Amino acid sequence: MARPKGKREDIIQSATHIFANKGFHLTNINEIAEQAGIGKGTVYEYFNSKSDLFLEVMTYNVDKYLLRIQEAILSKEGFQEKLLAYIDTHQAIIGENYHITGLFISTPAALSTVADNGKEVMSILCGARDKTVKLVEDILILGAEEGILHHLHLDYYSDLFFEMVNKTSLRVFQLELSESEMLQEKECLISFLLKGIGK
Amino acid sequence: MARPKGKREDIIQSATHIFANKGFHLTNINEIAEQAGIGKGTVYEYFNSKSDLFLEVMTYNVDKYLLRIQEAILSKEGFQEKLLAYIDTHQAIIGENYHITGLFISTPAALSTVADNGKEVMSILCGARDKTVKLVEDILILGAEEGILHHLHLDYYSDLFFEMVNKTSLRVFQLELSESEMLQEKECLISFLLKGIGK
Amino acid sequence: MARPKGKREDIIQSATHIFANKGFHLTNINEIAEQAGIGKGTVYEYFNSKSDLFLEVMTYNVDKYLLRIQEAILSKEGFQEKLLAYIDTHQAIIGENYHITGLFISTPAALSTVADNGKEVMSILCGARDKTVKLVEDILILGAEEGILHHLHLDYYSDLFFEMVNKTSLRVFQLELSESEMLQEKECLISFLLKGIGK
Amino acid sequence: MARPKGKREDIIQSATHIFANKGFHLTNINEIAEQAGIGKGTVYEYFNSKSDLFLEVMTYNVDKYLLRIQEAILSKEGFQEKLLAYIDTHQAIIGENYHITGLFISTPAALSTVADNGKEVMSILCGARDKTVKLVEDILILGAEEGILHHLHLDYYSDLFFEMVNKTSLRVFQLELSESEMLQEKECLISFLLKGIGK
DNA sequence: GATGAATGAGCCTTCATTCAT
DNA sequence: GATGAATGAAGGCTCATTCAT
Repeated sequence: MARPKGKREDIIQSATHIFANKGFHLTNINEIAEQAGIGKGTVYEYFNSKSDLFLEVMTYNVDKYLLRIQEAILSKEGFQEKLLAYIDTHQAIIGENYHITGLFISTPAALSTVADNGKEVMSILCGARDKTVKLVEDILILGAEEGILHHLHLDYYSDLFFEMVNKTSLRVFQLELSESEMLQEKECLISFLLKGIGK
Repeated sequence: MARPKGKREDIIQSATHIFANKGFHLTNINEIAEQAGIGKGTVYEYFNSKSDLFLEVMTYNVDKYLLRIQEAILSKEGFQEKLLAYIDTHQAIIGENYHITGLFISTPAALSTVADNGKEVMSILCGARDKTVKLVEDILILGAEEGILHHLHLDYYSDLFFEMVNKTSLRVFQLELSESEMLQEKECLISFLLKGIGK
Repeated sequence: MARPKGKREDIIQSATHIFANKGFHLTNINEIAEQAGIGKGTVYEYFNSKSDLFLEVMTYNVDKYLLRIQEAILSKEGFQEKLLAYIDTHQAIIGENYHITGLFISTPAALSTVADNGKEVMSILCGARDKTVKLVEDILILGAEEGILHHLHLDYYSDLFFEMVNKTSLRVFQLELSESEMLQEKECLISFLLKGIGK
Repeated sequence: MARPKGKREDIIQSATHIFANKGFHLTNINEIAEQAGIGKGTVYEYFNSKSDLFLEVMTYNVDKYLLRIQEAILSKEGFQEKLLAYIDTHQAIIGENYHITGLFISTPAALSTVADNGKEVMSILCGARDKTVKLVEDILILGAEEGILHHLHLDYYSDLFFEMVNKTSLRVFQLELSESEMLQEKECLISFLLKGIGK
């Protein structure tokens, strides 16, 4: 929709899609160039190597994710509001980018073997995950301060909750849930968080 | 008098480790053969292609996982017992195979790009996950029947809980938790399941 | 008010040094342009191709060599004087340009494989060598006319003597000879020419 | 003529000819493989890289040269005999391999820029030249011991004489000399060595 | 005239796969 | 059945050259 401003960004966006669809090794530079409407050599005017490009693709998208999540949370006040903002924004991002989530949602061990600079890629992704979990933890702490949550082990719970939100977001698309089912699951998620599923 | 059946498994085990360490594309057949102590051509006596071998590696390990989890759950009676058996066994398997978890713990989308027969690999892994989630759901249903849990949305909650158990198991190794911290997190996990973290 | 003629020579001089250091194929146009302080495209305003530039580099330097040798010989009278002028000038040029001699001192066969227009390059270098040998022959003829040398086979001997002078000049730098050793070798060279090394 | 014994030698011989004709950079591995009647990949079963192959080509040929020269000199007794053996053998080798001499007869500086491992190549060639000059010096020393030559500066003269023999050998082919002209030049060469060209 | 972004032909190298032994 | 030498398709990357500005 948005016209990318520079050729560099064109390349990153083509690369994002193709890497996401085919993985690092099955993607070839030629295809990225074609999709970006440029020549193969031009890719190398902007990036030193395929691995470098991959790294920048990851950084670019991860930064975009983090920025948007952060803004969403900051724009709201109060535990309830911030929590919803986080859940909704995460889900929205997954929805808008479902076709490329494969690149970013994975375990460290899996990621480290994707490319030959896997270690660097891994550190970028782990860093982003850690930052997001931290944001979640801040929300939970706020909840505790508001007297809604208890204070114990919030670092662990935020780590868990990150996974839960992510899984919930993915379910929408994996199971092709309807709008109302989606809302229901969100309520269930928050209910789980607050009260568990014990009787 | 070498057992030919043994050679096939040798190859699968070598392949498991190397695929896990380096990923599908950075692994080469030669290395797998060497590690299995056989010639490169011999691999092709047992497997049609590298992709095939990968598929069988996945199947082999996934089946082993499923079998062990199933046995652990079946060997116990009652919600509480079965739940603990599941958690402990999952964690034990992760512990024993932490160096190869990267191969198996990932999202469908990510997996589909690992090999050129990614779709098949994905379906194996998704199938295994679904089966495990089903086992978890059975446990939760049992809990509901025992009056410990409520009955609502247990399909969703088992999906979530699978992630939570998995994440908790990984934390032990990622954060190098001590035995006592590990136990504490397990308690927290069950507490979360039963009561949530609301005050 | 930059003199365009100057820019052309700038390029030739940059190119001379880089070609000499790295050879034709390992040299790239970009580097030549940078060293000359101009843009890459500008090189193509003055030369049709890399091969062309190489050819002109060879011509430029070979002409400079020939001119200087010729003048040195012409400025002197008599066999002895001219011979010394030739030896000294050749050695001086080698000394001043030792870092680029690799480009020019070579056998025809070797040269023909340097660039893709190797045949042309070869003919330039062979031409220059032939002219120089001719100058040497003229000196030897003069020596014969003065009764110092005999008349036989001077074309062959001048060809040989050219190699001897060249080798002697290179030894100074290859073996890092002192000033006095250098003088001694020059005496030996002339002694060899006049009397051989027989007893 | 001689059937090469192994595939490795086939490759070295194909490579020798093509490198000699086109130089290192204009030669491509494909062509070497084709000429050797094998697939491109097979070259890499025997050599690690194009540069490695080049190095081995140089070593192989240089060793062959040295061995033959050494044997020729050793098989004779006395200054006169050994000197002639050296000259004749050198000339014979040049004759049999005239089409590849471009690879080997060159100045150190020129050689160092041929390939990207030019320094190693250079050291091989310089080493071979030094060894040959040493053999020549031994002959001259023998000549001095026999009272035919004087003793002074034989290291320098052997260096010079190596060039003279080489140049004389090349002239035969460059100028397409007849058999009798060839013999005459050899006599002139020895005469020059013993008596110079002074009257 | 000067520039340098864009280009794509070309080449080294890897490695899954085959097949003669 | 077992082997590993041989293969060639495929792809990352370089760099001489062009051309719009």
